[in-house]
Amino acid sequence: MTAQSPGDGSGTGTTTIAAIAGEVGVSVATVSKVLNGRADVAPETRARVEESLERHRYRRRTKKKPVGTGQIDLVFHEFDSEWAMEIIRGVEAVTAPAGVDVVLSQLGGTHHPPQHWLDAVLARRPLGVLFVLCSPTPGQQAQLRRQDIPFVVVDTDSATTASVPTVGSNNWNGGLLATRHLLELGHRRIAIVSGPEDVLCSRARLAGFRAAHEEAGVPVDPDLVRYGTFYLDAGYTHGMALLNRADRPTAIFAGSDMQALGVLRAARQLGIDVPGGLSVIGYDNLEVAAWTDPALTTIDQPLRDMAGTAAHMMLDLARGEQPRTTRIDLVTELVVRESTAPPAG
Amino acid sequence: MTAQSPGDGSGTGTTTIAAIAGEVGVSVATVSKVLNGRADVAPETRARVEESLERHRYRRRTKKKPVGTGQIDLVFHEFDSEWAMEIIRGVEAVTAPAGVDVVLSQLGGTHHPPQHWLDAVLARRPLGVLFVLCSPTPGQQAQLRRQDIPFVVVDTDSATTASVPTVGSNNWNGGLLATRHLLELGHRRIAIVSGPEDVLCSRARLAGFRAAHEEAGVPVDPDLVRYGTFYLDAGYTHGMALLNRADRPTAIFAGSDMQALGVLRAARQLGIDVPGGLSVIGYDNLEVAAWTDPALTTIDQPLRDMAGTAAHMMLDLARGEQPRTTRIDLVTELVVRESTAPPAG
DNA sequence: AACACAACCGGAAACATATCCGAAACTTTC
DNA sequence: GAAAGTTTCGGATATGTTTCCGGTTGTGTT
Repeated sequence: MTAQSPGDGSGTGTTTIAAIAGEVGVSVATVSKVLNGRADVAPETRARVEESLERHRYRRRTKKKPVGTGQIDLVFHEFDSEWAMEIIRGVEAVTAPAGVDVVLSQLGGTHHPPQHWLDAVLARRPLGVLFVLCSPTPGQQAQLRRQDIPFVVVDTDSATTASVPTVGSNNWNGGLLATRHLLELGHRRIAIVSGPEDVLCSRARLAGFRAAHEEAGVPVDPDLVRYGTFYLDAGYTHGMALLNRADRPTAIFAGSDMQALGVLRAARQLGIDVPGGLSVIGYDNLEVAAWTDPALTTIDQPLRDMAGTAAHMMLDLARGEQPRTTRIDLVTELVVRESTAPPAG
Repeated sequence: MTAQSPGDGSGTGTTTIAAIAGEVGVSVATVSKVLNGRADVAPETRARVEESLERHRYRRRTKKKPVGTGQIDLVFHEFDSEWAMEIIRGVEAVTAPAGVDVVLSQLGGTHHPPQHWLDAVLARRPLGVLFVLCSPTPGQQAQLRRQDIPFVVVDTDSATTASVPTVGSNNWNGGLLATRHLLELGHRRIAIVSGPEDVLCSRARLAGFRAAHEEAGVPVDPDLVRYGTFYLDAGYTHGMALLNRADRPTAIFAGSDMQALGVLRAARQLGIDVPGGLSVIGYDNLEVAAWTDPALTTIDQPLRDMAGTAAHMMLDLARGEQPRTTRIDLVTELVVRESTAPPAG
């Protein structure tokens, strides 16, 4: 009955779900369901509504509900080892005092959440979402924004647009520091066992690795650049392959401390002394890194701080405050222990 | 348009009896009869249909209910390392398929949740609560029961009444196995760096330790029994103290793999070879245990299974089903690697 | 050759759910 | 209190499954 001129180009904030419903030819109830990720909407209908919502830049007109109590979602690419635990600790340290609960999930390998996961989140209406080593697709970002659910990406897996708040660490700098350290020790054949090729932080570290070489005027042997997972066995496998070469490297820069442990084991099995015959440097500075034999030289990545900063930022966003800056990189530092030394000869 | 390619790897639930009928070349009625064991189907036809059904993994198209949506609380005594991560993984593996979210929290040292924590939980009305290495007080138990919120205690911190559902592992047996292994190797002066004295599993392992000694007729030197946290530095500190004794032990049984790493480091610093001059055995069988130098002999505790079992039990309770048994202990096993050997001399 | 009868199969109605949507009641926000 | 948005509930529809019943085929009998 309400004569609703569809697509009146009115612009900001005036579009209601009734207008959308009118345009698409469905009821307001259906549009509401789409917005809230309810299950009982046909995919085809959902798509049409989504399209219209997107086109009209729909935003909720009513303000958000009071903050104070509530919960946030913390979603991991995968629960890998101590690394994830540090993130959890960092988040908890911020959320617990605020009386905010943490809902945990993992995507099990993929870097973008499946739609049904997002639907569940929309239905639950958390204060915000923290993505770790994974990120929502542009469409999913739009869905979250429409419902005023803020999100922050921690240690982003891929280059994101400037509008996406992220907290990371300076991986490029980390790669630079580690490599520079090895070069300064006199190494000239340095291998890198990087993380997965499709993960941004791996690429950034590799870029730092190359930059350090360039800086020192040392060429990078492409044969000495390897990609793998961040796990122990990847370090072992690649370590074995690298160390069995005739022209084996005198130093290996591992993509994570876990990988470095794998490299150490490979060296041990081949009877290569570390750091005498091989220097090994890790990344992350997990607690175990200080307790290995030899203790691991590594790049300190302030995981707890990163997670805490991200959680703070998200809570600010949830309160409606716009943080000064939404893209933060914390500094990485070199921690020299026992696993690096000048090359033999 | 319904191009029905046979064996298209369609996965689960998508195959209908119509598809089967089409493939085999019979009517849907006939397939239905085969499924329901009716008599009026020729044996030869029946066989063909059954073969096709088997191949397509046919399931009757009745939607299984996913428990409904909801969330459970997973509360830790403390987020310690990889150990906690394993528990989280085990729980997630069960809850995620059921569409249940996990809300995480930790008590930060205490073994009983503070009242305000419980109040928050009660207000949230989760499907259930999983306590790890901590437990609700009797009063809190009553509150939870009043609200029909089931709870399960994993690896209980203290002796609980029979009415409290628990999932643990046979710690006494683990202590026995570890100690027996050392005794069989010929060790007579065996130290134990146990977990905290007030934690049940520590006491159970210690009891197993004593039982093995008794069994072998070897006295336990009370000076060689130490208590500490489950962390790395506790292992290091106690390891140092024990190994600096004039009558130092020839073997150390650590309360956790992390502690064992600390002991290894202490031995290394003192120039004691493992396992030549000292045998070390850990507990938990974390992933790192296989990658240390030397690789750690340890007791395998099926943490993931424990957590999964507990989650299952809790979900059953939440559904109103009474599980057959509410007190489960999973078995522990000895994993022999490189850190144990007969004593020198 | 005609018939009886049983075994076997399929058409289609009956039945059982799952899916999808909107009206109306309800809640929240200003 | 009105507008915006959400939730509940029942009905319409579509789809998968079972059952009834009649048709076809083959075999044995007269």
